[in-house]
Amino acid sequence: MPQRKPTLQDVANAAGVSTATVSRCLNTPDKVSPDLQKKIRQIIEDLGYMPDGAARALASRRSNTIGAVVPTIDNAIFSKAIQYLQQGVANAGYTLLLAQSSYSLDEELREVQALLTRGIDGLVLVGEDHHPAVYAAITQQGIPHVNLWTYNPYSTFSCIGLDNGAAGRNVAKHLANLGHINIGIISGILLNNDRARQRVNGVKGYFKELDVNIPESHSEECRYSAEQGRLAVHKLLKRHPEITAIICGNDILALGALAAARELGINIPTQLSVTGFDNLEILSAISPALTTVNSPSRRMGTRAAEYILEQINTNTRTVERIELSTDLIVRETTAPAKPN
Amino acid sequence: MPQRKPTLQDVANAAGVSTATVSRCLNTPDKVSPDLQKKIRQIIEDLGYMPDGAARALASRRSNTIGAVVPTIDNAIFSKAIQYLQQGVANAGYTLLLAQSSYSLDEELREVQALLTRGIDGLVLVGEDHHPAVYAAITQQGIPHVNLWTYNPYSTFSCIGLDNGAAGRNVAKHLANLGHINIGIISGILLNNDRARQRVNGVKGYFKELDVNIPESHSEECRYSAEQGRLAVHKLLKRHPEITAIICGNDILALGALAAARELGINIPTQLSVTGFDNLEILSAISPALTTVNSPSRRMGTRAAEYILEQINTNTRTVERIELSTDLIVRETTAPAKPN
DNA sequence: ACTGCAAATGTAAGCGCTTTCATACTAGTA
DNA sequence: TACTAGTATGAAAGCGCTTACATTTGCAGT
Repeated sequence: MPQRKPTLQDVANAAGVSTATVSRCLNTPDKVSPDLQKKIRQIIEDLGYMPDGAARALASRRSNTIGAVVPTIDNAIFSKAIQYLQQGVANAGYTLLLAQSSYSLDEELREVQALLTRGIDGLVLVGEDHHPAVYAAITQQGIPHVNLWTYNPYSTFSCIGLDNGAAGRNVAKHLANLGHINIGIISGILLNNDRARQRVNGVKGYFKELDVNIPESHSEECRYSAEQGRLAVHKLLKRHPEITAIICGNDILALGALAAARELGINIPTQLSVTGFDNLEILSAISPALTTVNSPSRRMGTRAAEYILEQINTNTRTVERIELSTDLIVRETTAPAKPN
Repeated sequence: MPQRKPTLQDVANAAGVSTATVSRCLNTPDKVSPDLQKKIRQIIEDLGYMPDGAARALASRRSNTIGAVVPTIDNAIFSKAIQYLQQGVANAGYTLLLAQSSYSLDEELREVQALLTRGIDGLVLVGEDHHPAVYAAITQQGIPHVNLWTYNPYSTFSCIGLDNGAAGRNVAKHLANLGHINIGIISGILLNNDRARQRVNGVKGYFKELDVNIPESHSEECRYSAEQGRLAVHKLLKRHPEITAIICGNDILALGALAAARELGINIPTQLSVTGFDNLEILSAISPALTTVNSPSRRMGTRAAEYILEQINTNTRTVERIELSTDLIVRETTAPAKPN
């Protein structure tokens, strides 16, 4: 047998109708008489016909795909958002094209270009630090786009996220109220990561208002891994044994911090308070339970899907800035500062 | 200005050449004279021309995309594999289309069909339990395909994975050597999950050889979440307080088990041994450190990318069955059975 | 000077679908 | 009966690109 994949034409021939009718049967069924429709569907079934997405996209100028570029998928916080984003767009018949930037703007640019070439109908990015060419390309192509994980009321582009600065301030406030003055900060790499920067700035800003200065040497910047967090805490405490509280850029780093404390024989939270960020579900079962800030990953993914789909369907390009709330979740790793 | 996106034709006109030449310049540069090439590239740059992927796919019958369907992306074990798969194919100029099946075969079928419609050049699935229509469609389309996380020397389809049964046996052996006889099993949902089933069968098979029977009531099946694992352990121990070791289907469930033990005041590992599966990186820092089996996620993703790309490039359809090794990682949650 | 061949470029036929416009019917209305 | 307004279908023109094939050109070999 020829084994050539059946095309619309084959279906049309078999049904004794034109390709236009078959196409309508697939796309606008109410414009085809019910019995003809049934007949055509049967033939499609028999032939095992599957529409060719490329041809469809070319002719209709819509690809029914939306693209997303995240720093890494290997972080529950992003994968959770992606999960819901994928579900949201899949429900509307869209497919998700996924790419990773590995926290590099150049890499992100490359991926965005690849996605645009693929004709995505919408684009989801993380953060607002992007290569200028990324913004230029998005604008030129005129496709819907949204930045996640960031909320900036003055942004030129749509965003859905949390106020990272305010979240940082909240953590700072909590620790300040517990009497902590000697604060250590373990952050992720701050370059090109507006979220992390804003959180740190929030923390420092709050303490500055209290006239508490957090010197540079009280901060460590490292990749997001438990191991890196562990090492950073060792360095930090060696340099500044007077530190009574360590604010970590995310839960993974905090996990490393807890491990370091264990190794050093430091009791948490009586001798040292530790905070995380993200409220990773997987860590809900560890002991001591981590004080952290929840990251609305799920809502972000869902809202992003809604926003993009709405922009596509209404064919509008309105800028929306959606702030999602976060909560400080106080658990067992923070306590009043030990009297010095 | 017209604001119409520039096409190949526009570039050709501006350069005073035919579209064929521009196309060659992009796809087979060595067939175009160097100076003409430079000129064309300049014009492409100036015009901001981006090739249209759909048109390209339609004309060339290659989409340069490969699809993957995983049960869920929200599990580090899968997201890690996806991460490396994505990187592998991206390096070769391919884009990853990602979908989730939520552990449902019907859902998986739907996603596979959507991907095939999009004209993927290769497909990556997880496990070997798939809807018959999935296998039928793959075979009919004749695209490269591989099942991950499973190794079956007699499989009709390519697979890259571990021998789940053997891994299960290894865990069983470890516990048996420690003198455990009263074994509890907390597994994920076994329906449509060959990996989980094989692991459980491996465990049971090994004990059966020792004439140790693990009754049905010693097993609990639940969704993969720490909370579900915690509840399952409570149920299990209430029913069978004589259990001295609990084998968990993955690390997340094991985490829940540890939490349950803590709540019940049961010491790990002196009173109860617990094992996980996957060796999640994020859990490397918890205490007590979990005894588990490592899952070669990273290698799986990388190898899958290599295999698919190779099949595409050589245009062959050979079946390969690649077994990746796993290791039992004995840490702090297993110890000799307490004397009864 | 002439032939032959390889390299560089052009010509044009699609790839499989959507969609506009035209056409053929079917009723309903006066 | 003639006319109108839908409604269901068909004809055919692309969508933007790739690629087989044709053509042109330059140059080595004789």
